[in-house]
Amino acid sequence: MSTDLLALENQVCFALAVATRKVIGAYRPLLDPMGLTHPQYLVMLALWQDSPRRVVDLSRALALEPATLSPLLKRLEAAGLLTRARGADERTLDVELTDAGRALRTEAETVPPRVAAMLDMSVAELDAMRATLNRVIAAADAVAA
Amino acid sequence: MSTDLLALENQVCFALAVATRKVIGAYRPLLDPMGLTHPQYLVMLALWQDSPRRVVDLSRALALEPATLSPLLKRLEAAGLLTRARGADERTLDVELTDAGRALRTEAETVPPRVAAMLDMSVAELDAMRATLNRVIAAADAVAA
DNA sequence: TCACAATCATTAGTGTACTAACTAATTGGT
DNA sequence: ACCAATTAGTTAGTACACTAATGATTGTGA
Repeated sequence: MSTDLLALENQVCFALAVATRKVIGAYRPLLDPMGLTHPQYLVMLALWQDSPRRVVDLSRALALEPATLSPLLKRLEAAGLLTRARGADERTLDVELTDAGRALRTEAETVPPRVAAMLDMSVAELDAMRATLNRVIAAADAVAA
Repeated sequence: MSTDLLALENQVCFALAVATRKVIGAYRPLLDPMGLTHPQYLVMLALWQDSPRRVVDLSRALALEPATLSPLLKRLEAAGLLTRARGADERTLDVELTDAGRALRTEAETVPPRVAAMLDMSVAELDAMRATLNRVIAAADAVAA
């Protein structure tokens, strides 16, 4: 018996794409009150870990092209959550949290527990999934390089 | 020691988003010669399984909004891979493969094995990951409903 | 039967996300 | 000191993906 190689339900890429969209969708009601989209939330997570930092640095941390980050950062600046200023090296741009940006962290801390509750999976299961996804990321990176 | 709840590397949503982007990126060199983007490839998979079918039907199968599907289908029609025609029910649109669309399947059959080789994971591991992702999808759906 | 709700697809508007091309600044080799 | 190569960020162009609103058709209940 030949399991259909091209069947939609057999594609890991399809399961990945749908899961990502659904999970991001589940974040929406939590992030909307904070005035953030999911990619913007990830940028804020990166900055709460380390601020100020340069655009290239954020690009590497978030695995996003600088071209994607540029308009994203402008929106967050317009929202008053961060500032963008040229560094000592005039080529670089220092991205730094404002007081409002730092303050938002308190609200954000309630997000991960609520999401974990929604997904209805144990911490161990979530860790295992993250590990698998990181393996996939590494493998896909190896191909690209 | 408190593991940082808001650390980027601890977020499942981040691992999911990056893995999806990287995997789709890995498909690019395989799909480019076929003239397809990854979302277009998924639409073709759905149609190879069942054609003709209506837009709502595709929407449900692909977990995409009709509003997303509409322009996507127009591009595939412009590429000569499918036709769009009103059905017996004048509200619905029947999407049907052309000969060129059906012919493309042969080329597509070489894609999944090459991707599997890139990811460097066993069939059992890929199956397990798909199962986990489907659980996540179901959980996220349950919240939305 | 006939107003009214439900269904199907599209359009408009916003926000990613990519590649390719560009500008500006710095660095390194000669 | 100068020019080529490199580095950093932005802009332009294409393609998703979502919500909300619209238009057109069909189904339904008093």
